[in-house]
Amino acid sequence: MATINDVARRAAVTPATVSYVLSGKNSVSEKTRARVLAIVEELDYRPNLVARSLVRRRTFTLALLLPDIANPFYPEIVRAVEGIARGCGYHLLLCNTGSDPLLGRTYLREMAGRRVDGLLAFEGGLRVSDLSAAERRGMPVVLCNWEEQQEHDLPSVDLDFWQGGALAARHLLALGHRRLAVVVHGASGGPPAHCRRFEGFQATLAAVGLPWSDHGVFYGDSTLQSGYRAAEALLGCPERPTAVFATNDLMAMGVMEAAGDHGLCVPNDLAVIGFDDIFLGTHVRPTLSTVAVPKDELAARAMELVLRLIEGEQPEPLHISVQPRLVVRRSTAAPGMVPAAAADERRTPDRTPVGLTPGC
Amino acid sequence: MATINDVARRAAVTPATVSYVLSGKNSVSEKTRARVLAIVEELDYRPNLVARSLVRRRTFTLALLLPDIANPFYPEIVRAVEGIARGCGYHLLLCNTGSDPLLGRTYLREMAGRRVDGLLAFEGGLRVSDLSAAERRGMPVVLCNWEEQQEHDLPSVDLDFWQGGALAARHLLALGHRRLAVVVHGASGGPPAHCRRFEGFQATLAAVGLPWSDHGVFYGDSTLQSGYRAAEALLGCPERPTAVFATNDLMAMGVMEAAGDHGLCVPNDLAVIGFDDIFLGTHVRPTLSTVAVPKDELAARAMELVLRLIEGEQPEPLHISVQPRLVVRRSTAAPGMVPAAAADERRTPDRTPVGLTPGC
DNA sequence: CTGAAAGCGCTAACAA
DNA sequence: TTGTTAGCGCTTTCAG
Repeated sequence: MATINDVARRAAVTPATVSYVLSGKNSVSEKTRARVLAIVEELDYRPNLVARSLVRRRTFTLALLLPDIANPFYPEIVRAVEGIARGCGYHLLLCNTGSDPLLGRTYLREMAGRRVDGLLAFEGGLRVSDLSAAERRGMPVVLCNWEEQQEHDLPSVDLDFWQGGALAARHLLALGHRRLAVVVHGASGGPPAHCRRFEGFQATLAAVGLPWSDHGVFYGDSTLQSGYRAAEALLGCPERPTAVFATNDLMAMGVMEAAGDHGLCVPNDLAVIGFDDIFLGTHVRPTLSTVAVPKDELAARAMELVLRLIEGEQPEPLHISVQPRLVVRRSTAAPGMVPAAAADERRTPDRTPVGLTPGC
Repeated sequence: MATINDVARRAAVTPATVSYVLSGKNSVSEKTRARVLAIVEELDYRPNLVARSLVRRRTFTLALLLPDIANPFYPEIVRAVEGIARGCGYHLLLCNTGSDPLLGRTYLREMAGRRVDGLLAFEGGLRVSDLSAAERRGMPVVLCNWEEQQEHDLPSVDLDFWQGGALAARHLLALGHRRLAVVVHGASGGPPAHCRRFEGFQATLAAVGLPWSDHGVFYGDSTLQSGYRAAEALLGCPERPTAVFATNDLMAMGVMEAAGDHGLCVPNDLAVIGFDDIFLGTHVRPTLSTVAVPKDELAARAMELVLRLIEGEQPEPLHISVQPRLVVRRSTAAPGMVPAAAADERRTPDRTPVGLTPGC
C-alpha cells in the first residue's frame, strides 16, 4: 500500500505538506492542494492509522468488555454503542470475558498494550481492582450497568435498579396482588446479585403494609432454566402466590414455562413480570411484562462520559443514573381475572392457539 | 506509561536487549534476563502494540463485518469467532453495516486504514467489488455464510443452503405432508434472497413427483412480522397447506403466531419449520423445528481460513462448504395428528398451559 | 506556504 | 551475548 512518502514524491512535495492537506491543519496553496489530492486519489492512498496513532498517542479505539455477547441483554446495547462510537470516529474492540475474572484481567492487560483510548466495562468477569489499575495506566474506564455495590470511585452509568424493583412492585400491587414471590439471582443465604431490584421491590411492599416474609424468595442464576426450577419450588408452596417478580426476563420466561407445565395460566393464575426488556420478551406468549432498561440511553450516556474523559475534561457528575421504565404486556393481570375471549375459546377446546392464549 | 527505553535504562542495557528478552528471539544471558524481567515487573511495563504493529506490519486485529449484531443469528457466531481469535492472539473490531452498502464501504476503508490483518465478512451491506478492492489492498477477506451467488473468487465459508432446503423438504415429506407452502425472503417476482434454500426444497419435492406450483410461495423480508403477514395470506388460500417451510426462524415464528391467532394449532393443523436455529427457537411454544446452521463450525472454519491466508499460505480448498443439520422439535408433526395429551387437556378447558400446548 | 528534521516506541539486521 | 543503527509511516515544531 502507498505511503505518505509515495504520495509526496509523486506530488513533488514533502510528506509534511501531504499531511497538511489531509489534516487541513496548516494552510496550503490551492494549487499544491489540488495536486496532492489528485495523487492521493490516483494511488488510493489511505493514511496508516497505526503510524498516526503512534505519534498522536490516540488510537480512536475503545474496548467494550462484557460477560457474553450471546446473552440476549447485550446485542442491542452493543449495537447502540457501536453506532455512536463510529459516529465519533471510534472503533470498538469486543471483549467477551465469559464472566471469568482471570480472563477479564488478561483482556485488560491486552487492551492496555493496544493503547485503547477508553474502556466501557459491563458487569461480570471484571474486578474493580483490575479496572482501577487500568485507569491508573491512563485508560479512562466507565462502568456500565453495575449493580453490585463494590466500593469504587470509577465513573459509571448505572440503572436505578432499586427504582426498577419498586416499579414492578407498584404495578403488581395496583393490579390487586397481595401474595407475591420473587425469583432473584443469587445463592440462598448469600446476598442476591440482583440485590437492589429485590430491595426496591421489598421496600415498596413494606410501604403499603405488606412486610416481607422469607417464604416468597427463590433463587436462580439468571438463566431461563434456573427460573423454571425456582418456579417449581414456588408453585409447591401451600399459599401459592398470585404474582411473581423475576429479577430478569430469562428467569421470568422460565417461570412462565413452569407455570404452563403445571397447568397454570399466565397471567390469570399467576402474573409474571421480568426485568431487562430483552427482545425475546415480545415473542413469547403471553408477551412478557417487564421493567425495561433503556438501552439506547445507557449507551449514549456511557459513550458521552468516556469521550469526555478521553478529552481530559472533568465531567460532572461522574456517576450517572438512568431510570427504568415499566412495560406492561400480557403476562400481568389482576388476580383470577378471566378475559372476555374465554367464552369463545370454550366452544373450541380442541384448538388452542399457539400464539396468544386467550382461553385462560 | 513506561516505554522500552525506560526499562532499558533502569536495567542498564539497550532497548534491543529488552526486546530480546521479551520476545525470546535472541538468546540472552540468564543474568541480564532476570534483571530486565524484574524491571519490567517493577515498572509494570506493557509493550506498546501500536509501535510493534508499525514495524512488524501486523496488527493482530481482525475486522468482523455483519449487518446487525442485534439480529439474533449473530451473537452466537460472534462469540465463537471472538473466542477463537483471542486464543490465536487476535482481537476483533466489530462493524455493524446496518445492511447499508455505503456504510459497508466506509467501514472497509476504515479497516484498511487501521491495517487489520484480515476481514470476516457476513452477507449484508457489503459489495463484492468493495471487498475485492480490500483484498487487493492486502487484507485477506473471507466471505461467511453468503447465499447470493454473486460472481466472486473470494475465499469463503458457506453453508450448503440448498441441502438445508432439501433437509426441510424431506422432513416434511417423511411426516406425510403433501400440501406445502414456503415463506421465503424476497420480493414477489424478483429472485428470492434465500434462493438456494428455496431451490433445495423445491427440487426435493419435485423428485418425489410433487411439482411446484406458484400458489405455495409467499414472500417476507426475514422479520417475524413479515412471516406473520405471509402466513395470513397463506392461510386464506382455498387449499390450505398442511405444512410451511419458512426460510428463516424469525419468519417461522411469525407464521406460528399467525396460525395461533387464526385459531389453528401448530403442529397439527399446520406444521412449521424454520432455518438458522436461533436461540429463541427453543423458547417459543411449541418449540421450533428448524434447519440448524452449525455456528461454531462456521466460525472455526472461517477463522482457520483467514489465519492461513494471513500467514501467506495457499489454503486448499478456498471455498468451504458447511453442512446444515435438521433439528426436530415440536412445531412439526404428521398432518392432523392429535397427541395423546389431548384427552387430559379437554377435561380442563379453562386452563391452557402457557408453555407446551399439548391440547391441540 | 513549504521544507527539513526530529521523534512516537518498537524491531531487526549487523557488528562487536 | 549485547550494542549500534536504521527504520516502520506519520505528525509537528521550527526555519526559511
